[in-house]
Amino acid sequence: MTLTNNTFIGEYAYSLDSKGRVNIPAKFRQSLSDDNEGTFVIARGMDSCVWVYPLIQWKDIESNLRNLSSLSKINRTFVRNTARYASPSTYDKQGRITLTPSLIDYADLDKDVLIVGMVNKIEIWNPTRLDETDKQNLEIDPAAYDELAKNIII
Amino acid sequence: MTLTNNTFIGEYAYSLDSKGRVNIPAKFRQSLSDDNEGTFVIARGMDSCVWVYPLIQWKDIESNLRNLSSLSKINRTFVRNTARYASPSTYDKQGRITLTPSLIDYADLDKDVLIVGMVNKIEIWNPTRLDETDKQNLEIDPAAYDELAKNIII
DNA sequence: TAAGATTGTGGGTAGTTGTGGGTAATTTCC
DNA sequence: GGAAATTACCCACAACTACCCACAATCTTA
Repeated sequence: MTLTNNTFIGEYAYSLDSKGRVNIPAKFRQSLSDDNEGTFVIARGMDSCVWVYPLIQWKDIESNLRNLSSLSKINRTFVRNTARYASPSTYDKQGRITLTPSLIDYADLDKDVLIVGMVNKIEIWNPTRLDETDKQNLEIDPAAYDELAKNIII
Repeated sequence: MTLTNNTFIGEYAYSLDSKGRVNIPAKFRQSLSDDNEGTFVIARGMDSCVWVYPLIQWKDIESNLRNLSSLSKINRTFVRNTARYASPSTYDKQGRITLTPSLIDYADLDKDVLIVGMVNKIEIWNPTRLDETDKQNLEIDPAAYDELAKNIII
């Protein structure tokens, strides 16, 4: 049943326990290649959610960040905001990673969380926040959206 | 007698059992190439039905999604909406895949389901919903058909 | 037409997965 | 340096899933 390595799709309703741990869905773990060493990098998402990258994927991002010259202000800001809140987290024997209080606060996470596969990364949401975001996204220009869809034969 | 690989045509009335399993018609399975590893990816259809892609077909979609940068909001939304409701499912020794409760609910599936070959993918319908959809589609603007005629020889 | 193979459907069981909590090791802070 | 707090590791258990077997209906073939 293994798809491409380090690829995540699907939605899971899991829970965040009192110690700040969330389970990584078994299907996601099975997709991880060994060179990730069971480690993810958690970071602030661009929406109000937590982004979870497999280590390998994060290393790619790091090298991209490395190439952004700090001469440009927007580059400095972007690199800072990306790197600042990122933190590695290895999953335990039960398959759970521990989130930092800062990220739990940022994504406004409660006991019930929604885990969403985003192909190259994972998102952790407060279900209510995701609903709200979905509603806001209805205002996205349909023409631009169709343009995207046109290039991908679904 | 097998047509082209990974190609599905025809209609079948099957049943969804209490465990959420549906049979993939034998003719469809015979058409699958080995590199699918007996795996499909099930997802929300654009009508109220379930779309079932052979793994190979899905990988195409996936690699397109992978190239969309999450810096852009519209990209994030598109990837999320596409990946979120998708889930891999390998068929068992009897040739059945298991649907997720979320998809069963979305397509309003009951015990009796209709399996429709859509050439590059498969659709699973509640027969009643399909009837309704058919009726609505009778009202399609003939001009739209003319437009379509430019793109396909039949 | 009869025997054999294939196909669709149902259900039981063993292993896996998600979740909670306990204890030891490590870090932090006075 | 030692107490308190935090973190990492381990165990336990209920719920679920994947796998297996069984059987009737249909199709194939000799």
